[in-house]
Parts: sequence; structure tokens; C-alpha cells
Amino acid sequence: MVSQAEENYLKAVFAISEKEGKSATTNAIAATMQTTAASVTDMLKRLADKNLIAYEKYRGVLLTPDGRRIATELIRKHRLWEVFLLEKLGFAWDEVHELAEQLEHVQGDALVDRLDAYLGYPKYDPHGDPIPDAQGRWTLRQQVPLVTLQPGERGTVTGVQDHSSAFLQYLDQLGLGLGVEVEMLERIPYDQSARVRAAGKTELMLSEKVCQNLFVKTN
Amino acid sequence: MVSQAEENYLKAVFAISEKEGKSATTNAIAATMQTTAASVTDMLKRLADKNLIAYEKYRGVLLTPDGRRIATELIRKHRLWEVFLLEKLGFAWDEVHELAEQLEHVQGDALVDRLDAYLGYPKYDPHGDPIPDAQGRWTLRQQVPLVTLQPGERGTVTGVQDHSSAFLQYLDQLGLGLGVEVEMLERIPYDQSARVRAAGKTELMLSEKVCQNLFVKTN
DNA sequence: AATTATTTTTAGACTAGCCTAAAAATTGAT
DNA sequence: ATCAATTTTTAGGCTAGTCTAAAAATAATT
Repeated sequence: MVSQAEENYLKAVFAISEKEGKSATTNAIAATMQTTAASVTDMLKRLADKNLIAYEKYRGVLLTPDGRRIATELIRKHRLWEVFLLEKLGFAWDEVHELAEQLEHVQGDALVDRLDAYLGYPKYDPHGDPIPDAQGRWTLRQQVPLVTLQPGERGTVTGVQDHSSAFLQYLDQLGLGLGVEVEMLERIPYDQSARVRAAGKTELMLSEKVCQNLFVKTN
Repeated sequence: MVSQAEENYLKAVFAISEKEGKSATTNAIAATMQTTAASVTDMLKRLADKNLIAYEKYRGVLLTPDGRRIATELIRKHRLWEVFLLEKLGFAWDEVHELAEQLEHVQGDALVDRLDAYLGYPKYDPHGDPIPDAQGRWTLRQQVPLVTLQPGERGTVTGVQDHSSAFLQYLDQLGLGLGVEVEMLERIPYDQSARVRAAGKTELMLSEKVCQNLFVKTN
């Protein structure tokens, strides 16, 4: 049996180590879990005892196949619940994360799979992040930060890098949801901001920060 | 903040004490929670400290208004999730309880209320039990155990007393789901079993136990 | 009413998960 | 290569929640 606390640590390790293939350090885990390094060390020992991580003192950790499977299932559940909350219950995309953090810990294989079917086997969540299927396979998407588009190039909004409420609400305000078509009109050399046409009509000024945190698929 | 363990105790106290208006004893709570009397005493102290129960040593406990509100909200969440699992995800009525036990602990008022709306504000769960509304009000139903019907009387199945899988699966097998019309044909004096017509055609032999655990609304 | 049986509480111990403060190991800089 | 800075681990302690065994209170029986 894996406790909720253990599950959350596995997710943190996944998020950190899987990003670059390099092992997750104690401090990095403590930062994402908002706890102390000492607590992390405690938990790493427990997870290593259960063969969910490969742990060498002072050397950071990597997930074992078992640990990776559990982390992947958690991400699958989290993102499916996010789709449910948005599509079925009508929550906004900046409201779904916290609830999904709770719902992802509900145990029951049949539940996840039925939910998946009910939602029509979505491949991406409301933030554009890929949803692993029942076998843990990911469908990665060809996407780049908006900042890489050259003037004249067009793309479609497919996801975000920053998942904060502040960013998501700002995007809502700008009308920049998933699926919106954008065209890079001009890059301002002075501050790296960009003039962009959205949805074929609105013209927007976007800061460099926004352009770095918004993913588009070029078309 | 109320922990999941505390929530479960409040539900148990509600289930025991609210049934007869009499206070719940330590042993009764231990039995429904599948734990020891010592653990119950510990928890009762904590709940009393939080003013969720009125606790007098050796005298059993009653819920305070705060405790009753929390218990009612839990039952509301539990039963709404049960409706969701059955109606939307297609689970059978003997499979929904365990999952709802987990889902009921997910925190978030907006979630419950949106779920309620999404399901069309149902008044009864898949077992025929009433679902409290957002203000904690119950819609009680006029129903009697099938065993009380006289030969010739008719009724509609509205709920069950026994929630066990064994009973629910047997009812499925007999075709006795909620809403099915039944007519009492004959009571067998020898063993108190009954000959019943279901859905206007099938003739069934039901033991006294079944007749006691099945609720009907006479029409 | 006194004794026995039952119920409930207390006492003490255990685990999971967290903390702070101090020690140990590693990394970086000269 | 040594010393300083940083990171990580250890040591010890805390709370919530559970347990067993023993003590105390209540209920039942004669």
C-alpha cells in the first residue's frame, strides 16, 4: 500500500527527475513539496525500502519502474479529473488543479478507466498537458514556446508552461485559450515583447514572459 | 480542520444516534468503525474538544449542531457521488459504495454543488436513500418494508435496508431494481416467505429476510 | 445489597509523517 | 590541496491515530 504522502513524493520525484533525466536532489524535492530537507530524507528511506525509488545517500534519487508506474498513474488520474471538472462541471482552467490534487488519490482502477471512457479518452488536459493512457503511454505534442515564432509565422495555442492562476486568468482575459490561432506580427527588440494577432482579429501586446510560457503548434 | 478519520467517526455517530435519537455508545461506534473501544474513546475526546460531539464519560455521545452539519454534508457528498458513479460512469449499485467512501472526503463546496447541479439535483441515491440538499434538508419518503404488504396490495420498489453486495446482486438477479412494481400475491405461513409478482409479469418466491430488507411505496 | 459481568476509560507503546538543530558529507574557491 | 560554503543526513522530539492490557465505572444477577 502506498500512502497519499508517498504518492505525492513520487509525483515530485517524477516531475523533477523526468524533466532532464537527471536524479532529483533532496533540496529540489523539499522545494516542490514545501517541506524541509530532513522530512524528505525520511521519506526517501521509506520509498527506497518499498523499492519505488533508487536512493543513494547524498546522490539524489531516481524512480524505479514501480515508482514510475505509480507516478504515471497519478498524473493520468490528475489530468483526467481536470478534464472532468472543466468539461462536465464547468470549472475554469485555473480552478481545477487543487481539486484534482485530491481526486487523484482516490483508489480504484475501474474508476479511472471508466472516467477515461466517459470523457472520450482525451489525450490532453485543460492546460494542454498529455494524459497517459491505461498502459502509461504518453502522446507527446510538437509544440514550441510562442517566443520562438518569427514575424509572419502562425500557430495554434496548445498549452502552457506556467500553471499559476495568475497566468491562466490573464490568458482568459486576453482570450488566449487552447486552440486559439495566433500570428506573430512583430518582435520589439527593446524589451523582447511581441505584437500578436489572436483568432484572426484581435491585436495583442504580449510580454516576453507571456511568450515564453505559452506553447503553440506551428501550422 | 476536520481530518478524514474524524469525518468517519462523525458519520458513524450520526448513523447510530440519529437512528433512534438515542446517544451512540463507545462499543457501537467501535463496531461500525471496525476498531477497538480504546481508539474510539481517544477520538471521542478529540471530537469533544472540537465541539463536534457532546461527550459525557461512560454515557455515550450525541452530535452537536456543528457535528451534525458536517455529518450531513458527508452523507450528501457520499450519495451524490454514488449517483454519479452509477448514472454517469455506469457502475452497478453494489459497486458504488466503496468508491463513494473515498470521494466523500474530497474538500470543496463548489465541487459538491456543481456535482449536484450536473446530476440534476437528485433527491435519492441508487439505494433509494435520501440526499440532503445544500442546506442540509432531507426529503423523506413514505416507504414500508415489502413484508408489510397484504396479499393483493401493490407497491413500487423505492429502497433497501441491507446495503450488502450479496443482497444487491441477488436483487439484480431477481430483476428487483428501484422503480419496479411489485404485487404481493401470497404469504406462506410456514416460513413467512412470499409469492410476489414483479413488473407485472414475473412471479418470484422471496424469503422473509428479503421482504424485510426491501422498501416499497404502496400505490 | 452484594457480587459478577460488561462496558468504558486509562496507561503505555507503536507507526507515519513532520519538525528543529547539530553533525557529516559533498562541492566550490582559493 | 585545503578551507569555506552548501547540501544532506542524523538525532531527537512532536502529533494523530491506532493498538493491547489493565483499571475503573456501570449494568445485571442473584
